[in-house]
Amino acid sequence: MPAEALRFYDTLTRRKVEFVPRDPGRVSIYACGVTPYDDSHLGHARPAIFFDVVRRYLTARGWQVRYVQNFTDIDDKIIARAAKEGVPPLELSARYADRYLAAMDALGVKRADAYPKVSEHIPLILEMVQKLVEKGHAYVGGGDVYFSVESFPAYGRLSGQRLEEIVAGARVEVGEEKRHPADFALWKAAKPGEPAWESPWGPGRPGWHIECSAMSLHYLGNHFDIHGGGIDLVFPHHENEIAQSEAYTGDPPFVRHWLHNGLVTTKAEKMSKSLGNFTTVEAILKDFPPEFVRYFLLSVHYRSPVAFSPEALAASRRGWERLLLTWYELNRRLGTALPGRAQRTGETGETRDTRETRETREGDNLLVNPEPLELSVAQARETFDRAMADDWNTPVAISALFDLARAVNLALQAGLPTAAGAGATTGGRPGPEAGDNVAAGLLLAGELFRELAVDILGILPGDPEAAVKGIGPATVTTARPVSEPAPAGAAGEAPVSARATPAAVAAATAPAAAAVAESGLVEQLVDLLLEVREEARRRRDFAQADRIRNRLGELGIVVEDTTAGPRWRRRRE
RNA sequence: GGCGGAGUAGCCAAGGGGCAAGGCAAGGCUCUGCAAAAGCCUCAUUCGUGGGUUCGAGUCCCACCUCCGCCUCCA
Repeated sequence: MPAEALRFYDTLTRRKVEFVPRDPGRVSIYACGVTPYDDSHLGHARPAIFFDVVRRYLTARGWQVRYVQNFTDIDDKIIARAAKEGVPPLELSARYADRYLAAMDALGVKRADAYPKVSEHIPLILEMVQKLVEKGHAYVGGGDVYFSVESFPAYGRLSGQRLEEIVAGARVEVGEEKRHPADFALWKAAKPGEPAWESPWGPGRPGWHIECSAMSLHYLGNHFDIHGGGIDLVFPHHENEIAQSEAYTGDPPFVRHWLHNGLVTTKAEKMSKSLGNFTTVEAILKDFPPEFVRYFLLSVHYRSPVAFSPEALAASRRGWERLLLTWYELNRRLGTALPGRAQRTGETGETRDTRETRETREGDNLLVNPEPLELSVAQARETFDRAMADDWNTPVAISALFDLARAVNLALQAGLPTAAGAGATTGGRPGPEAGDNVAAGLLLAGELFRELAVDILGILPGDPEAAVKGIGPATVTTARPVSEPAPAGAAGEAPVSARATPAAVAAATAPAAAAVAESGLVEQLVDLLLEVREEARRRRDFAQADRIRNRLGELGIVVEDTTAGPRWRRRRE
């Protein structure tokens, strides 16, 4: 992939900066995870998918990425919820953490390199709090430990506010022993019955912000590259992280760059648990394929809000389907010529050959003599890379795929060799060379589709035929525990739907194995019917052919005739 | 009130000083036994409003209007 300098918007400096990693060739990222006490919704999916794409893109650029995401597995809401359900808090949060992972798996989100939990890093946190007290940045009050914002002059820099302004809006809870309204708890004394850990200040538990400082520093070291999360975390969470971390290390900056994603809204309102207006990932995956959900979320720039509604989802469905069908057709035509995993195609820029081909073409009828596919491929790659390198502009990156899809369909339509034989042109320019050229172009296009749409964005399934026909490997229905390492195959490339099929999480209750066996049978039966239909068509017995097609249609099977033979897919509602 | 962000075609959405990407929808057409799919063409003298800077402004400046986020848990 060409080395277009990578630039992105840094929340701290409020402008686009050129990204240079702390360690050459390696990128360290920490993204704030969730507080698992309920099912995940689209608002959780957005940052997960966005950072997943960031990670995959950086990897594709040749960087080695270390990605860490935390679980805040002990806090007020977890305790409250656990009390309501009558289960131990840590058991509850562990359960929902696993459910979160299952949902993200289903969305094709690659597993992070580590998922540290607060409850498993208490000593680390205690040590940090202790040191902050010793250094005079924190003080003890009635079993609580507070960070003193006045001891940290740079406080407010990330959120662009001065202390006095913050004070105006700050609320002080009754009974708190803060010296300054903006001071925040590093350690909270336990109330009777609450889970607690021993500390020099009595039994208690960590405050909300300290965990991320302790764990990110622990896993990634000081000055790590990118710290991210939803934009709603800027203040106070990330502001506080900076303060306590830099006060602790005495060696700023805690983080080199801050990266925040915009929120998902419904009816012009932020989607959130507390507002009760959320749609769970599970619910959405009942109706939509995971790759489409990614497409939907990535079709808006990451810093802008995404307005979610069933209508919005439905409206963007068709466009995605065009991409999918093109990808499907590309796979059909290329057959085994298209490797399961695209090779890095090296320098595929515009070559002298492509230029010459273009210049020497006769006539202007594009339908008969399409612009060399190689050129379109090179353009798509360049546009894609430029877009991604310029503040992760996924909408433009996706538009490059639409342009490529058009070029591919045009080439396909011009009459091209099928996978079976390279000479079988039905239209197009006469002569075997033209066919060969286009076949080569199609191969390049196929490889690029896989590289950009499947491997980096994850908006198209790795196996489009299986996806389109509703068959394929068993769905991931049970979450691997957090502690369990990701499967080996998922390390480098993540074919999104090789594992996660449309139903994914939603299908948790379905007998997966049986379903797969059945869909295999369906596939064979449909193929059989289509063979019969082809015979009928050859006899010009269109009544019979149409009957088969219509009946299949009633069963939800769409049949389409193409120059390369009939193809079918399941209809999506 | 303070801080941050947004208003671009019927809808979604890029762009961000040199005469408006992409997608959906709509209309016309081509291919096809028919259909579907695909392709071609049409679809914003105009970028919330009013001023200003400039040879030139969605793009910069000022004011105003509307909306959203944060300031409390939040992805």
